[in-house]
Amino acid sequence: MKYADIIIDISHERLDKTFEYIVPDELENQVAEGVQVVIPFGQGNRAITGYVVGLHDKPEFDVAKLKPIARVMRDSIAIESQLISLAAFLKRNYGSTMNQALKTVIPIKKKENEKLKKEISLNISLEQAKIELTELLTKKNHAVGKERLLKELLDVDVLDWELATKKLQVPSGNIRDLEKKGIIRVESVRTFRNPHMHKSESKHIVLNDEQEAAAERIKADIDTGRRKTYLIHGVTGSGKTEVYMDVMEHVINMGQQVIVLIPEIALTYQTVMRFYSRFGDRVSILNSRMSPGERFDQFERAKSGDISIMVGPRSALFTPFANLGLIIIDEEHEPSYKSEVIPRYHARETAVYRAHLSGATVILGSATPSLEAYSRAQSGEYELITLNNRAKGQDMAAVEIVDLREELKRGNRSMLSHRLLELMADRLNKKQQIMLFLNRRGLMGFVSCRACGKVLKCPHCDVALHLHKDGTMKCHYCGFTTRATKICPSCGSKYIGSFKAGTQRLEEMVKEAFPSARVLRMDADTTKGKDGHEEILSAFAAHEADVLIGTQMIVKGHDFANVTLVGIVAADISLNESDYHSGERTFQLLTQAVGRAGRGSEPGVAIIQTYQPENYAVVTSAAQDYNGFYEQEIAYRGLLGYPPCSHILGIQVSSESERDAASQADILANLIRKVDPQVIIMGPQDAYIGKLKDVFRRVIYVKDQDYDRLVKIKDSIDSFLLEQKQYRNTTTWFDFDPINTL
DNA sequence: GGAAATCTAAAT
DNA sequence: TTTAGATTTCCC
Repeated sequence: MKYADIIIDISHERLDKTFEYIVPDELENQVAEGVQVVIPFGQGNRAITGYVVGLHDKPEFDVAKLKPIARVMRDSIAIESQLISLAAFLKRNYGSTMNQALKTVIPIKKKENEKLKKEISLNISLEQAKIELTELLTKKNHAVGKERLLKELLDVDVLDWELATKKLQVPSGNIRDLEKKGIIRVESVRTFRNPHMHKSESKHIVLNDEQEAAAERIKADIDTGRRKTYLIHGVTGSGKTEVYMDVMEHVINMGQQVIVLIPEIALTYQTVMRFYSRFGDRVSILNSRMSPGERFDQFERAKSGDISIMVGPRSALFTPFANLGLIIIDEEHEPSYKSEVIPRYHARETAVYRAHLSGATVILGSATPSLEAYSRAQSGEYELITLNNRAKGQDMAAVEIVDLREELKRGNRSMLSHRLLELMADRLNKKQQIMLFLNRRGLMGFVSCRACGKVLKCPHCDVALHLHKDGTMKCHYCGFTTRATKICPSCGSKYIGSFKAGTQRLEEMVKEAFPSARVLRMDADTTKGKDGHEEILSAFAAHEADVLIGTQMIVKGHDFANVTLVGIVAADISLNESDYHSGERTFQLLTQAVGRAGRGSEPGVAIIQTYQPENYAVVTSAAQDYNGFYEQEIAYRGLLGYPPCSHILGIQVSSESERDAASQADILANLIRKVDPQVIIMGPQDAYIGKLKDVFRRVIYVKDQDYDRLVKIKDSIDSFLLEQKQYRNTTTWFDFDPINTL
């Protein structure tokens, strides 16, 4: 007799432990670690799903109370025990229930109706079909549905069932009828919905010396069985991707698989094509637009050995490859690698752990490494590889800093400095292209009263409402919508209005200054459609516009050879954000933006406009001096005890009752003081957004150099909450080394 | 999370 | 004393 430890599929702290069940003899060969099963649970023996996380021969619980497993879920994929260890890692290090951790790691089977795509095709020759059709038309009361279907099938070989029934309005009875007569064929196809690509003539890419040395170094380590974590610090345009690909090929030839993580915004057609054209249909792509079912399909392909490379965002990290050899994290510094849902794991640390489990190599790449990664490289935990030169030998753009204070003194209050205008005129003359950045993320657009200063807020959330074109005001967090008012609700003044989004205002100014210039604007407003980004970017690439205005989203990925001028309109904005990442973010943004200029044959110029020209992030990014920036930033982090020098545990207590959230937060803060008097506690204080969807939120930050110490605090809070009887209406969750202000 | 068990108090 | 309602317990 075998016994199984099972995690119940209910995310609740009180059930966050394994339950032991008997494995019935007839299921013994089906039940394995990682398999999804149905078990009778509770007094009522209601059927609940669960995950097998362990198997043993001797029962550990009172045998009399053990119940047998009811059945094994159809089509459940047994995830490797490795992924269960990974889930345990997530639970321990980032705070969640085991069930939540398992769910982030295991692809969830799509719901009951397994969506097999049904396809209709002719079962007879075209000629015969034409005869059938004419025969059908001779009948007086023939089914028009059949007619439409046959006509359509004369034109296309295969027709989707959905298309036939929805668009052509063919009754399903008609289809069945024709099928019975043997005229058409209906087949259910398992679609993996992978854009099928043909491996184009793979040009053998020749690596330059620097790239070659980097790739060889990693490959040599792999060949001698040394599996490490590498940080490739390569300037923008140094061709990190070629190095990745070279190592990828090496690993694949060894019969191992590769996971490539790419930040969501960079997951564009161009990026994907680079992998397809090199590795053909061994590559699969994951993206966040995919339904859980589609994601499941991709994972199943990976498990079956159908593919060897998975390219995707954060979640692709959990691709169930049996023989994983390499994990690549491109643009390692990107904040999107940190999960915003529980467990709030960081893909970088999790990747290193997964690689450790499967004996794989990790390559992190960035032009502007995160402080976390670079400090680990400094300490020798990661191995640092530096690419100093641009792959095609272009020079870095010349950078000029414009002091906006001086500009103001000279009476120029516009967003564009004299110097920038001058250069723009020159480039427009030469028919070269210009990019203008404004790194403001939708802070504008709120409605405020110019008389009393009141800002209109959402009644359910502690955030400002945004004015929309249709004359309504909307809350971006909960979706609350109301009509825009003409008079201020607090003082009655009619001088109430909205500020235009920065990009919009900038667009107007450029058009005013250069009426004949063709301007494209890219922001949340203009990219509504699902391919909005692509359309705008490819239009710009095709030189259908002279100026591209946008937020950070235009900084990534694309190479525009004809861009010779980049203007960073307001470098300060991200500097003034009130969190410890602002310096790092500013440096990254400016560096990436500067890197956009002069990608082609013409040298580029970048203009940085700022009110703080002496700020170290501005100065070092203008000089493209990462080390200079790193030294100052790490000193600052060390001084103030911020990551990576120290670690932070963010604790959020939320409740519909403002008072309960507050008192519970106070109780927890006192508890922390009691269990570990050494750590530094900040707060409790209101969360950055103090109220969201009618739920009040308080936060506590705990700082310490020792990560494990914070984990212990999390654990003691967890066990305290389990015992505690009051304040059951509050929810508590954790965020380790939070990236965004809670 | 949810059914069953236990407790609480107010209605008969 | 009964009983609806609230609270707590326990689930392998």
